Amino acid sequence: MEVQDFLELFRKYLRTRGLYDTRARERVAAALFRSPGHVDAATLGHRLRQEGSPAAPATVYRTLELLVQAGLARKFVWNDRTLYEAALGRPHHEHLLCTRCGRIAEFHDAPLEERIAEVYEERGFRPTSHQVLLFGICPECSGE
Amino acid sequence: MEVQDFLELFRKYLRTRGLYDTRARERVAAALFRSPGHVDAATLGHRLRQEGSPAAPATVYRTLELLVQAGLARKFVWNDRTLYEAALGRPHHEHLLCTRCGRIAEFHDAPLEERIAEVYEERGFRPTSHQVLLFGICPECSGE
DNA sequence: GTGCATGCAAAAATTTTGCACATCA
DNA sequence: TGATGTGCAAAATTTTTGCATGCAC
Repeated sequence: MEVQDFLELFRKYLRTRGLYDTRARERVAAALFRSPGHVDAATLGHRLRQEGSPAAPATVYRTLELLVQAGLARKFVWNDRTLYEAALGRPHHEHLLCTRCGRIAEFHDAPLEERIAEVYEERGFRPTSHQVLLFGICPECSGE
Repeated sequence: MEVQDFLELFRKYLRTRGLYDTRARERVAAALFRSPGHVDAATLGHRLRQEGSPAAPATVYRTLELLVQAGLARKFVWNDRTLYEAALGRPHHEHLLCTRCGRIAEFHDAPLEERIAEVYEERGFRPTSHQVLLFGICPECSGE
């Protein structure tokens, strides 16, 4: 999926809600989608500044929140860090976090997802989203 | 498991590390263990104040961190809230969170845990801890 | 033109840190 | 007694909010 397609979806979301399609919002959205992996709000703001298209922290936060609500971004918190990642064009995945080096690895596991779906059903919860965080020591760190 | 047993373990942890067994630490530890479910640092501080055994915020944070390191407490973050819970005498469990009413339900699912263990193995990570957060609408909220 | 969004700065909320004094072993 | 912990207050973070101005529709 291209940045343009992503932006188009964001525009559509804004339109259907009567919200404005502004430059600041497009910049923040584009910056997020161009970011591989995860970013926090401060880093995103920093990148925008470097690109010569700064956005106020408040705007970054407000836009990221919009993107999450639109289903175009995911938000997750680890170790006091609030991270965002683009949610489209990237398959759903969970995270493996190395507590020694801080590396974050992604993985997808079908049986795990299936079991999660079953848990939802058994408990009578209607699923909206979920997140699995596996903390451990990565091969590199435990091998040395 | 009784509060006293829990405290004894904490004392042992402190002793083996050459740390002091102080009143403030005992109070915070006892308050955490007496708390059903989850508490945040501010709430814990509030309870201590009500009991007439106040502890400074800094002390609450420092002690909770010790308890986590000792394996006597678990820490998890949800929706910008940092929560702590006693980790002993309570079986390991995951969380189901209702995004409508804010209720937090606990569950344990053996097949899910097994699959998680397999994921660790497949990726070569040495497990330390994990957390599964399932967001959704609880039966009460979706039924009405 | 009207209304929503932005940017700024101030505020809020949360957690950490420095340091003098108190406490523990 | 000497090392470690506590409390306080200040600081550092991180995120939110109020409000005047600026854009989008």
